[in-house]
Amino acid sequence: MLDMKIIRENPEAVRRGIRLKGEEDNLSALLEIDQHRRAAIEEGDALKSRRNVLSKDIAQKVKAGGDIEPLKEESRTIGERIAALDEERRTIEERLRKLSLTIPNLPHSSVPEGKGSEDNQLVRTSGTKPEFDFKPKNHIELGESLGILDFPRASKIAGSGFPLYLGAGATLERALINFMLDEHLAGGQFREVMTPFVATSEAMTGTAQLPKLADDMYYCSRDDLYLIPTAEVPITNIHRGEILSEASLPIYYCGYSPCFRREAGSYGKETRGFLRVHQFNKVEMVKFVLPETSYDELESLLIAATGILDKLGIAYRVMELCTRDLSFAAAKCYDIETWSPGEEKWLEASSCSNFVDFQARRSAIRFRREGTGKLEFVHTLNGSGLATSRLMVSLLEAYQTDEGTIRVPDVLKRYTGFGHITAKGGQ
RNA sequence: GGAGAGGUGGCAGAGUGGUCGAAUGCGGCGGCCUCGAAAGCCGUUGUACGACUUGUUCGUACCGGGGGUUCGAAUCCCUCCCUCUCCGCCA
Repeated sequence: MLDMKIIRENPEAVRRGIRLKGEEDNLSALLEIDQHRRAAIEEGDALKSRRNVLSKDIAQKVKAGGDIEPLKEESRTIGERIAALDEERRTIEERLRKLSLTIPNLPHSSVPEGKGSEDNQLVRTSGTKPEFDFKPKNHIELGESLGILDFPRASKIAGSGFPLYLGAGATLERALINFMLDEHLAGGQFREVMTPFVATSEAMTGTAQLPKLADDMYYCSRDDLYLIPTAEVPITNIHRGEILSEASLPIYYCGYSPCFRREAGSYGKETRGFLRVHQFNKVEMVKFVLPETSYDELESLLIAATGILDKLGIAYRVMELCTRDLSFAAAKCYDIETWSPGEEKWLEASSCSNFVDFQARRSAIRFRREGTGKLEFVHTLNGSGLATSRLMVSLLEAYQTDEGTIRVPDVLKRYTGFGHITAKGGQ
């Protein structure tokens, strides 16, 4: 959500941002409704003021004695008009609220302009792509031949697009999650959280999954709850509606969660195996920070995420998203893509975004500035650190041997308890 | 799921129809005292929206959310949500 005052005073700048992101431009309608709203408020407030005066007069005359009927009559008449105006105002504000939720965050000035993912800019590439003296298998061939991934049986349980890890595969997945959490917690800055994996529509609106992504989420109508598509939602909502002290900032959280995505409309080859699934595991980092620090915080968030890949020895590249590829709520975003030898493609395994005050406005997360004592919105950021499904693809494929087995990266051995995955299991 | 008790300012906690944005205490802020601090004393202390004469300004709203009764609601009624206690069920 943007500041209505800024939209009013600077509609052209806002309109340009909307266009750069390729979002629907509802600005004219928004401004018009805003105008109506203020007119209704002005008239209503004046009448309420009069009614309050009348009520006080009545109270006095009740004590002192006197004819209160004329006063009551005027108040009644005003009351009817007030009720009508209040009703009008409610309707207007509901429309205004709905409309304002469709206005995206504006891209930061440093974000490259572009028309799509082809205009994203390479920031850096790190690690070396593994070389094989045999034809590398993809993760599906590896996983199924080793008996550690079973997509056919998974679909028996939940339909297509859900993961079933078995034996050493399940252990490896768990090892990866624990390794990532421990790495992030090691610096002592992040606080680990374990949140609900479902969230209300208020929470979803606060982080801006709603209204835009409603069709991409699983929804439990009976209880009016959504399955979380990312831990960003519950973690950011921890402080919804709160006023934080400046001294408490920055606040860093990190936590594991499964993520559920309907991925409506995606079918075909790019959905094979783990490339696009309805459920995956992720370790998420969320930051609440002072506004003036948020772009520095974005850089350090990126370092925290890529540090995992450095230790795992997986080749990756960092892309800065262009304006058109930015998500609805983001002002700036880096994607981290890991190399898949089997697909011979880069796979998006993490996004690190600065939302500036956009989510904080929707969620009413503020802090009191020392010195001035004024309330300001915090800036929020989040980054995957990282999502395991695509990471698992890169890991299995990069660490395969010519015998079709998997070597476990050194840093994970103390988590798995084995160093090699063969058809007989972990050894 | 059933029964009961609650939800008031940053926190605790009064307030059962009118002058209540709300006593009191704690906390916070400022001052006095002090070499300094503590204690003590004095003062002060919310948010949102709207207006313009942009002000230590004016108006409106806010006592869990929504609705109702009334000239007037923190206070009465309805409803929803949440918390607590007991019972039931249960990993």
